[in-house]
Amino acid sequence: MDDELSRAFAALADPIRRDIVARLTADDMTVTELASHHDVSLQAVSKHLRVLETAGLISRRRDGQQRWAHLEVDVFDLLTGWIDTYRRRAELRYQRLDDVLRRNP
Amino acid sequence: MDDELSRAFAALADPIRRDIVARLTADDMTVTELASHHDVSLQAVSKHLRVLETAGLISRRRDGQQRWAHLEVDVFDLLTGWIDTYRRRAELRYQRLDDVLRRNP
DNA sequence: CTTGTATTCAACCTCTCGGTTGAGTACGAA
DNA sequence: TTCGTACTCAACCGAGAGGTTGAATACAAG
Repeated sequence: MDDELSRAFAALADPIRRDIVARLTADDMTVTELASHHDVSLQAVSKHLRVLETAGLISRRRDGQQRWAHLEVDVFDLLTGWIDTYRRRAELRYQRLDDVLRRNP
Repeated sequence: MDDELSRAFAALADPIRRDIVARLTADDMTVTELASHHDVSLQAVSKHLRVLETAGLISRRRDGQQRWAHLEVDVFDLLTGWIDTYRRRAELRYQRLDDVLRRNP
């Protein structure tokens, strides 16, 4: 697990991280604010944010004492791109199968 | 990590499993055939297939000594559904921001 | 019945993940 | 400068992931 695709999928495999991503669609948020919604320590949330940042799903900016997390939606395209590619191939396969059956009933 | 969404994301976080999924878009395949393309033991591939099955990404059928793996594309919808929901929310947020800026230039 | 082939089960190992606590850093306010 | 707040770093822990090897199971073919 070292490429960006693997990191992105792995990042979203955790429910807390998915919840963080969901909240960041509404607004940029600080670590403390994000941590207030979860029953884990602030340090744990800080770790989750680092994972999301490494996966390219968020960027971070410092403003005084606070560190604001900002959602980066581009990685979403990477994921849907991969999924759609193979979904399309699978559908194409069934299409061909249907053709064969139609030709040889 | 216990819900179906988490299992699906986690399953696709591994490069070998993504490659297996990719190959299964072309045709159903046996364990031995899938293992022949990877530099890990047959048992390791067998484990990967179990993970994919638990995640709902494949189904399996026995035919004689062979166990055929078959791709189930429905879980793809679960993933793209989640992603698109939040991508849309994020875009909506920028839309509103643009409106505000346009109104208060 | 025996042998070979396809696959899984079981035990084990190592590394990573997600969590904790405690200390350190960076900044704002008084 | 001192104090409180926001956050990260570091060390540790338990559980699980992903790999291995060796034995067991299931079936086909002689």
